[in-house]
Amino acid sequence: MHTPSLYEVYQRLYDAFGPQNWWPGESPFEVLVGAILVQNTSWSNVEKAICRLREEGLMCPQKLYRLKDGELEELVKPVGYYRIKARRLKNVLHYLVVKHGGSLERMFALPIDQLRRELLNINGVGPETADSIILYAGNLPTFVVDAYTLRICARHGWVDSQIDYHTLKDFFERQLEPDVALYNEYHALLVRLGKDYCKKRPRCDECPLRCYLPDGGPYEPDFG
DNA sequence: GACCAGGCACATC
DNA sequence: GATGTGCATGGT
Repeated sequence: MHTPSLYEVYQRLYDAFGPQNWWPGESPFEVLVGAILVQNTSWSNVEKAICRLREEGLMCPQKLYRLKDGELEELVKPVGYYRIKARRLKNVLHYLVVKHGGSLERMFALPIDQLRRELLNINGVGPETADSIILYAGNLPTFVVDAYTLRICARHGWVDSQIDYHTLKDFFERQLEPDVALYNEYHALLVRLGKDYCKKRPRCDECPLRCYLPDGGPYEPDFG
């Protein structure tokens, strides 16, 4: 066993899974909406809600912003946590409409660090959601990490399992060039690996990264 | 019928 | 500063 470079890991994942075509969505605005709705939820649930919004012709910042809270809640119900997510989405829409006139283009013209701070300032937008919006809706280079990323890195012994979001994000950004296409695919591939092989009960014997496991197999305890 | 999913805010110690 | 809990639907 040796500690692989993150480029080496990427190559293995890409060879194993191919391009993941993230983020599913027809427009940057849809990606932004999806980023809120997908919090701690499977994407299949989000698809239903997105389709409803599309069918109602509401995939537009101003229209969605003006929608009554109760109506928005009903439309996004399939995602679960629908009341709190409707409110979080409204918070983001308020920021977008009031601060940027509803223009994603204007919003993404901000320097990344400033945009990130402003997004994090919105109630309901945490670090992963902010980075997902910036990378997948804005096509700007910020690395997204999530629970799968932590599990995979910690099980291989690359990072401590108690590492916080920003330090894990930094772990990737310090080793990789700030390339939007690379960051996009890398995060998607890690999620794919996580879903297929690295859930709470891992399937390390069949995993494409098996050769990188530390001696004695994956670290325990488990990482929820 | 458990268990889990592409988090986050808030309460409590 | 760390740890625990509520939020809720839908798929396996």
